[in-house]
Amino acid sequence: MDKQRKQYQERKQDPSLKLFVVLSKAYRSVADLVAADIRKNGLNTTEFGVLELLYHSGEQPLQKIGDKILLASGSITYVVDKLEKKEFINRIQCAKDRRITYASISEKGKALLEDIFPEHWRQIEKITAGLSADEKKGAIKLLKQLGIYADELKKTD
Amino acid sequence: MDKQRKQYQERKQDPSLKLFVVLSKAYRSVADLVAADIRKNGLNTTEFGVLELLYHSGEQPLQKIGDKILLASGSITYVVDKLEKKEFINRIQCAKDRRITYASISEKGKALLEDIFPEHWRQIEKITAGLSADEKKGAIKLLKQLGIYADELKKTD
DNA sequence: ATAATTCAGTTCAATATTTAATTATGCACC
DNA sequence: GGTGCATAATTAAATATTGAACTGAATTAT
Repeated sequence: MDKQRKQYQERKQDPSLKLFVVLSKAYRSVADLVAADIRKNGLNTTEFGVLELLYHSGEQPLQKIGDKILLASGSITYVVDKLEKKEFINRIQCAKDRRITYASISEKGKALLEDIFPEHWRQIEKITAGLSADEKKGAIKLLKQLGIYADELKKTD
Repeated sequence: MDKQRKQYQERKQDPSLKLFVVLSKAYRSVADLVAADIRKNGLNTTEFGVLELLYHSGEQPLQKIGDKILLASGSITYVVDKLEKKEFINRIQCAKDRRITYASISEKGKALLEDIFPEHWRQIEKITAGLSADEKKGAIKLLKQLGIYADELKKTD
């Protein structure tokens, strides 16, 4: 029991384990605040993410959306249904391949995004103000490296 | 429209926005792999987190668990119910304050954790191997700073 | 002392998310 | 040109998560 507690203390110092814990906490802290901001506008983060993707990348096959937002196929149908009901996007059937459906942002969706984006940006500036501009750049580099490596693992595994 | 696309390109370069995007992606990539590893043992990440907390911090009032794992009160009841049903933890009524219920890890729970932890650790080493030990330490420092600041904001806001 | 307030935990409904099964279509190969 | 395999989207069931209302208990104020 004492031996185990000692083992535990040792492994808690392990940088890999610590990194995972700190990454999870930082993400939750930041993401919860961002989510609260987005929710003020009647959207959740997933819906916002899809809208943003369509806004800047143009219409996308539903499956591509799933790849980019990391969402299962069933979830895409669900979120696209909701956004379509709210008239922020439209489904467009592909003429060449009838299996494919595109999602396309509507004028109303564009207007919403353009309306809420400035404040959204301001909030993110505020939420991430714990780091200086240089520290942010450092963190971006490290997180990118970490994420890319993990993605590679997922593919090969 | 062109003007907006230019604006968009500009703001995408903003370190705060970029940091948020990269943080979200890195977290998802890493956390998904870790979750898959944990799920092999019949637990989800939340259950695992609660078990781990009880293992190393001893019995805890349910509310404390919610604070540490960042879980709503209703969710605590839910996850504690599940773990109790699986006999990995027990509920213990507080004698001094009858509003309070402690959760305490059982022998069976301890055995499980001790059984799966070594492999869990190995997996996290593997998943985070995109960064060197020094880079991990740098990332830990930055993420801690970011998370602490965001937590402060949440309190005052 | 009692009334009002606060607090811990539970319950319940609403919402998100995943996985597996299903449907419809396209493609390759014989 | 039909058969079988792959792919895109939908559906449905199971699971997670939250937030609000509620219950019982403790604390504070009057």
